[in-house]
Amino acid sequence: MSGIELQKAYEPKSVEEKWYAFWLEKGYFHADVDADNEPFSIVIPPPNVTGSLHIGHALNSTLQDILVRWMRMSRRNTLWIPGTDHAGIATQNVVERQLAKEHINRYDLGREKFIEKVWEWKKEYGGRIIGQLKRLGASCDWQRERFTMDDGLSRAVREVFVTLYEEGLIYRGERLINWCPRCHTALSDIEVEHEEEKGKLYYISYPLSQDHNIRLTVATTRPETMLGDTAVAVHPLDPRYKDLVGKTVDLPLTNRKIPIVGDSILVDLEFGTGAVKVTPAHDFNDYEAGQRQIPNLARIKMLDDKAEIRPDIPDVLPDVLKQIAGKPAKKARGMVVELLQERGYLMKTENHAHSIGKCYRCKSVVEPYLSPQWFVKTAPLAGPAIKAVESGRVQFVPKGWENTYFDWMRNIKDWCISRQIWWGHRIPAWYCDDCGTITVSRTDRTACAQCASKNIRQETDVLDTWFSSALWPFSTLGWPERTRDLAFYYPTSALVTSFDIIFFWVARMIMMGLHFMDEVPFRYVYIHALVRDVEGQKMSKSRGNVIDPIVMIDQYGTDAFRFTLAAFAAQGRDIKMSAERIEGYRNFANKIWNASRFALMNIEDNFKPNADLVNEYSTPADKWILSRLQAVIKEVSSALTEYRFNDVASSLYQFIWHEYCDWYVELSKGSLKDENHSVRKASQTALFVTLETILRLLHPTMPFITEEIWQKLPAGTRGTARSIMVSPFPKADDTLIDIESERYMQPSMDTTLVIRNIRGEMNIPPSARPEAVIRPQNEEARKILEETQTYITSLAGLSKIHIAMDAAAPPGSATGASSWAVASLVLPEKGIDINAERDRLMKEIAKISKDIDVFSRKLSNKDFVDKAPKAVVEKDTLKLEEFKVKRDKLEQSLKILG
RNA sequence: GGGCGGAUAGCUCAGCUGGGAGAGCACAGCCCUUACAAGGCUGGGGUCACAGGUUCGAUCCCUGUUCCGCCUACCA
Repeated sequence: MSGIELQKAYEPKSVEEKWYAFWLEKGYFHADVDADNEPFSIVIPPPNVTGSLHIGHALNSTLQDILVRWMRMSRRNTLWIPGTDHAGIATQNVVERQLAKEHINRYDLGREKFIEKVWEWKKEYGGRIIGQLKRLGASCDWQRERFTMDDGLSRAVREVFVTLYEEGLIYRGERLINWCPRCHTALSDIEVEHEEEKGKLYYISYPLSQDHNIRLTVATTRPETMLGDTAVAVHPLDPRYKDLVGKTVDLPLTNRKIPIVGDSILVDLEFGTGAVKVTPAHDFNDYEAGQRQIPNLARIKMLDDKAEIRPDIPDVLPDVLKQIAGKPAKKARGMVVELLQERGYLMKTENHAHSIGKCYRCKSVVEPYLSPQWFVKTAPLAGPAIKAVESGRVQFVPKGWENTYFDWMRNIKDWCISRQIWWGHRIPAWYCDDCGTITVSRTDRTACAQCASKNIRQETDVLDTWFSSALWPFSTLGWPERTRDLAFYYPTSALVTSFDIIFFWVARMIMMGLHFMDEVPFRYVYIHALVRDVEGQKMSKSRGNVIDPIVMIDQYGTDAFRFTLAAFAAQGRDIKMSAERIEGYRNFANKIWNASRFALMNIEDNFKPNADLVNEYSTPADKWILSRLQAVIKEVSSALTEYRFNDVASSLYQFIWHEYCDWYVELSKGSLKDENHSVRKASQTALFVTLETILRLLHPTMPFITEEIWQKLPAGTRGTARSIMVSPFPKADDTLIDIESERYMQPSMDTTLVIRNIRGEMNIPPSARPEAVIRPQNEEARKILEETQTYITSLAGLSKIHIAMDAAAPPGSATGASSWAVASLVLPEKGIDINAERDRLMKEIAKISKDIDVFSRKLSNKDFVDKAPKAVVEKDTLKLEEFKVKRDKLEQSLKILG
């Protein structure tokens, strides 16, 4: 007995704090360039500073931490760079909301003061998520924590912006963009979420200028925009209208005549009336059609940035204008509809479902809006980025996501990068009020580059927050400086993220990485699932179905939580999370704890395993578990290599609980008490080495409990490292793989199960110690069973065991069969219910008969015998034989029973 | 409209390259057996969505159908 004792149950809380502090203090998370060692680097997808840890972050970070801890233990120079994202619009909104409570808006404060406020906010609350990541056990190199708006990264942003501008890949122009009327800013295409909504389709008739009896009816979902129409389009081949092309209509409510044009792209013959109003300033299709047809008329501006109708539309009837001017779009719609109806232009309305674009930050309905913005010309950047994935320099896991990536990249549109908000990287462009020149510069300007006038203003727009995140893999390593870190750790090894930001982030990192570093930013992109609630719904505060990871951690412990996440990270499926699942793995943690407790109770303080793990004193069980252990090491390693986190979890769970605990710990109880010291020592060695190896295999997934136990093991059992996190990850030892021993254990294990089965069905309490008679099926089985009979005696709870090829089932016994032997359990003190036993036997016989049926039919099929692989046929033949013997024996027993 | 994924035990899901259907939870029975009741042992329960096809053999491969997700798209 050792003096080392564990408490009865695992208590996560204090353990977690203790070891995380220990790891930090020892500097184990920190990495430095070391040219002798191959690097493994990951950059964290920077969470928003506004964020608190939600379950998606927890999954994302856990998977990264598993990889990082695994690689670190595998002796790679491992770096995980953490940081946060300034999250432009999101953060600005949060601070604005906070100010609103004090009845202040940002315009009251002015730009400078407001930004100060945001920084204050960031200082106070921005670190919360980092603290939460630490509770999760994330082994990031915190000394390298970055923020997308810190000095270094801001320099990188400016360098990239100016370079792209100089290369002609950034331009400014007036285009139709998506405008969020609540956030008061432009959005990129992908920042708009489309939602199906019930709306109405309004049919409006436009009288032909030349003959008011002829009317052209158009259908629209947005009648208020008709004031900005510049044309009516019909299909050039439409027999109904083709003669009208070239004529004009009188636009209702205005004094304007607009042309009827033929446009085969815009107009679908089948839909609506076949005639479409063209409103270039309010619809992306119409914008393009306008450009095609009558570019000079394409720019009738109607809405300003408050989504109100402005009174500068040409030719609107004065009384109409008076009513509409200054009204929000929604209100204006009702009014226009009313006026159209009054004046006899509204033909009918229909219900109509169509999708509406909404702001991804605030869910307001976005408005197509014509305005001057900054754009990145993406096509030239996308080409190489597509090639990088095609050629495999970047690989997506699972591979299917590559299609999503290609699909978007091949149809990529220019990226609108300017935002009319204050929080972010201000665009480094200066407008000259004297000569009108735009100066774009790496350094702040006080004078125009063209005319040297001091009368210049910096652009007030800031950059899309995703602009800076696109640079993350190299900006965090010191770029634009050519640092040693950059040379060593770039490209990073893997990126772990979820599919919803493939476009926002992954694609753009690849483009920027290739353009500025001439190398991909990462080799592998592991795309994990989205975490949903039990009902499969996306978690959100408004639904009230959010599972707070910190609450789960408090309740079940970090390790159980992490293990759950890993176990559910099966590729290609969303994860439905629920608290009950975590509880199961909390129990698993406790199981490990107690197995360790058992092991520690069975050794001396100064225990040292045998140098040769297997020697002449090793029992079959010792050899078996060590052999199985090697297989598990291989499984876990290959699963990690292929990002199959759920397989990592399930092979460990299966092995630890159902092989190590259920079988080996029980089997070892005999030999651990053997009078022969060498026998004891051999089993202690197997018990301990297996446990210690399990802990190391498990450490990437369950860092805390493994460290806690590992530190309690006698020094002689755990090598030279001072922490499990810097001890070597297990490597399989092929010399310990012993198929013979694994097979050797089968007869006793199977027979044990048969006897337990009888006990279960006959309701024999565990305290009873019956005798058993075993009839092996062949000579080999007899030999093995005789040699391993103590295993059966102890694991099946028997008092005595009798093994003989020709033994008869004794009277008052119950019988069952494995493929090795037929076992009869004697119940002298209780006797058995003959009828019950007969039923049980018949049930078992029926079961086997079914198998026999299936197999004989299969084997009498000539095609199968001829065409199937030989091994399969042989295996099946053997099985059939075994089944038959089994059935014969059972039938004999039944006969004896009478 | 296009694309992707899913449909396997009451629930949640595994099942990698085709060869007698698995786990966890839940449920039922017997147990406080000296690591663990957050535990042990045992048991019940599935024409692997439907219809065809390929094959000696299909949960797995192919085609089609139905029902669910999700992504994407400018149907006025």
